[in-house]
Amino acid sequence: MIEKNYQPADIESRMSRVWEESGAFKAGRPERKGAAPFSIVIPPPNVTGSLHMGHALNNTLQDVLCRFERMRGRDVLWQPGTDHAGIATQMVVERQLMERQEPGRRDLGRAKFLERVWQWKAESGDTIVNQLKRLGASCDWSRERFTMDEGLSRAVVKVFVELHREGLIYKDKRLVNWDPKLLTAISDLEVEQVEVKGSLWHLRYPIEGKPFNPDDPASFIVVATTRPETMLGDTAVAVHPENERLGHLIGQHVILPLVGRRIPIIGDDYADPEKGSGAVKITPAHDFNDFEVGKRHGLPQINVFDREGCLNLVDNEDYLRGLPEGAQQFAEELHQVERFAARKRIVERLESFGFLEKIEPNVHTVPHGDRSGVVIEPFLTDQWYVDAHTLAQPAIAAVRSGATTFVPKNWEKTYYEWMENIQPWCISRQLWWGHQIPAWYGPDGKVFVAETEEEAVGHALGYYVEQEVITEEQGREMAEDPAKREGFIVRDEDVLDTWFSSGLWAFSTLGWPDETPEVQRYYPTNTLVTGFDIIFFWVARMMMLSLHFMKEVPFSIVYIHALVRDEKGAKMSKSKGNVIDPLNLIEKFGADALRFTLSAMAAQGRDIKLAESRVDGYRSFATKLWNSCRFAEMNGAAIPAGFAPKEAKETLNRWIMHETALATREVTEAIEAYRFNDAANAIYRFVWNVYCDWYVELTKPLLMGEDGPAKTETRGMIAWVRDEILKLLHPFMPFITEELWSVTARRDQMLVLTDWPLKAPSISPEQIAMSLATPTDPLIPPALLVPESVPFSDPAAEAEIGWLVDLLSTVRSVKAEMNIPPSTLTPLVLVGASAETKDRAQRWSDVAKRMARLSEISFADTTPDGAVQLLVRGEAVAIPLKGVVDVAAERTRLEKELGKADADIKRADAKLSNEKFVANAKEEVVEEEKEKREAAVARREKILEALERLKKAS
RNA sequence: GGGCGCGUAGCUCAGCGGGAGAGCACUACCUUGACAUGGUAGGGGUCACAGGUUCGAUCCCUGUCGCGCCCA
Repeated sequence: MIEKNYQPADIESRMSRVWEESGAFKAGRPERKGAAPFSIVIPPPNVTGSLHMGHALNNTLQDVLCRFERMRGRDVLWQPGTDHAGIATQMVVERQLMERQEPGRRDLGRAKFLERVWQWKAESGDTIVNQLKRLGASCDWSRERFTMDEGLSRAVVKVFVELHREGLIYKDKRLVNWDPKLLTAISDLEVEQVEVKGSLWHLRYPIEGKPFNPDDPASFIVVATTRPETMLGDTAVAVHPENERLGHLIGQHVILPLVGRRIPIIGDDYADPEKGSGAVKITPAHDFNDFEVGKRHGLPQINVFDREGCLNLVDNEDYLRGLPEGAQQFAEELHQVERFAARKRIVERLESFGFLEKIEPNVHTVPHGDRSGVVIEPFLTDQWYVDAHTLAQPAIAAVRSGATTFVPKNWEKTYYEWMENIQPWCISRQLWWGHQIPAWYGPDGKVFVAETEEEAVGHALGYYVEQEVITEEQGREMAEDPAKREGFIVRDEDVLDTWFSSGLWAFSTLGWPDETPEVQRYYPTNTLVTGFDIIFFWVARMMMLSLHFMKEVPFSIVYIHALVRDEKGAKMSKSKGNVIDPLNLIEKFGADALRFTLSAMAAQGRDIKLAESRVDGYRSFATKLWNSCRFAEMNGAAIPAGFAPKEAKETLNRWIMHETALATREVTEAIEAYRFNDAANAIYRFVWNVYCDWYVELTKPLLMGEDGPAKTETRGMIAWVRDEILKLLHPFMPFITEELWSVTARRDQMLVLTDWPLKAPSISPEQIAMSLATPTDPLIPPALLVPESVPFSDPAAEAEIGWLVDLLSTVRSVKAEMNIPPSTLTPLVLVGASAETKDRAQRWSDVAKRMARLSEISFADTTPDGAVQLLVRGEAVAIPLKGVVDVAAERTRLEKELGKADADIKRADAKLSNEKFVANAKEEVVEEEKEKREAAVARREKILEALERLKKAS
């Protein structure tokens, strides 16, 4: 029995359990051993995360594909899991410690802290997974993985070691994006450029050998900077070599104000003569551009900050080198001053000595950490890097060759753009939570990289014995007892970027580096579904690492979907407060409604601006479906044994078969082409505007009538179409369809595992062989010789029901226009009807009377006087309403119609009399135009007649 | 500065060479036997603007204006 009301919350919680317990989502189900696999790896959500709209869209689309392919008989593996989110997780746990007023991370120490992280993971790590289940994601949850799993960690270590051995991972001292709050390096991608209103400080740097005088421009050179505090680390001033005004100064020196350092004025194109003062200070240790300039000119790199972004001057040899007397005192004064406070003090100091020329307001972009939100400090440190440039080459080639294709295609350009300009990837992070880098250092700093500590220590000790740093005996003792080698051989403290491990996701989740059957069967995966903002972070890295280690692309299709924005088009963000929580929507409207909305709006190449009203609208759709199933149930809809829908006798039933076949084809082809919106809209239209609005309505008289073969057939057909609808809709609305599937009939199996409706007759291998053996036309590939057909087509039924639908619509429309109350029954006269029309009218008389509120239907050769005349598929239909009809209103209506007909004739004439049109346009188009003209002329005649009659009547 | 994309009904969006579409909102009417979370009918758009290509442009090209995103 179907419940009276559709209650999504109730169904959804129940159905989730049923699916899970039945193992329906499991890959490798025994009965599908011989089936083609279909695999997708989930973009692993951050373990600290909770479901947002982006996840909801991303996973809905994956689920549509997975459920679709599962119903098509494939052995589907949708591989779920989460990533360990190094920084984010560490922050969450640190915050928790603080809130609970427990000892902080450093007080706890690394080992204890990591215990706490794992504890946190055990308690809260499955939040997002449970939310994905609420959305209906049909992942194989039994195979859930985590990037910090034992197996995945092994993959990470192996990859690191191999890449290192191949020289594709190396350690280097470069400027990195340093986060002074989180105290770690981050990659370029984790930096957000934020436009801020700052200032441009114009500073006077005295020229060596000339007494500084603020009023004498010849005694100094003005540099403009957005970061005056970094001047302490300046090692040059640059002007453009062709700068007419300042070029002559190249080769001279300036004395750095306040500091007293003597630094050269160099010529470099980097100094834009048009910008600022035309001269720029060069601080190689604190600016990426300056770093490059410094390298070109062999300038020293003076780092004046510490890891927290405070000035570090006392005992800073680089800073103090070559400074005059008194520098120490200045250093002590500013030592440990935080960078923004330092800015203020330095500017004040400069001003008081006349070194500040002016301050201009200046809008510029400033890098911020995407996690911490603080200003990123370019910082000179030792870090590990991946030679991304080398790895990128095969990854670029794979897309060029089409081994991997982006959908929509235009994202390939973005991919190439990034890949071709890729920078070394900084993969080390100064964190505790993550994969600790498998590198060990000896006392001289020599690095030993190996998969295990034993191996690394073995190599190291062997080396130091050989170098006679230690004796063989000492080496043996150290090898046996870790305590003995403590301090002698130490492991790199840093961990790897989380994306390093998620870059392996497509194969590490399948068990690699072990040679598992899963790797064999499910790699390469079929499709990756993700957002464009992840192309660089993840897609590119998976391409590089997968190709390198698996020698095969990780996926053949990358479907890039839109970003979900709020209804005004703004990116959703917590700070803006415009976040729509998908879980709220699920509670309010049901997961099915949310999923359907997202699918229906997922047009390619366009962002989704989500309005809640859309979700509400699709909840109504679910209700409509629900009630149509109740109707079917209440009318004894059931598929009799041996029911063959294609053998249906009733025209109405043949018509709905015809329409069902069309809808099936539309939905199937749209999903195949990743046109999720078209698929959703096609099934929506079919369910509501075809099945409910017409088919169900038209069956009512039959169902209310006496029992008989027609009624039995119709009951069967209603049930059959309902089942087809449930199947077609299942990928989009899995919960309600599964529920209705289970309560409407006794089923052999759950809907989730039921066969997808056939789009077209499947082609047997014999047929293919035949078409290959007998090529009729050498220009047409054999596959195309197979007739493109729907499994059922009945143009005659379509013509008949189509006529009926037109008749009812037209009559209703006119009655409404004539202000005839719907309760008024009116007669209907078919004028000069053909034999076919007469037959149809008789067959549908009851239905027509009921649905168009007619008293009787009769036939006549001419339109009766004083009747309203309409046209249905070229034939006249009259509603005799002597006395009831408002003559003036009817004349207005007819004149309006006449105007339309005239306009149509005129338009067609214009085209047809144009020789070029007739000559150039496609034949069908010309033909169509002629037909349109004829139809319009016929209409015009009939309307004129009607007007004539109206005149007579009045 | 470079790249990508978008301006279509009041709102949110499809369509993208041959007579402008959907959902929501709106108007009128209807408690008809699955559904008022419904039904029936209807109003509403020089498809941003200006050129060009074409027999024909909302659709292709160029430019302008407005908006968004990414990269530097």
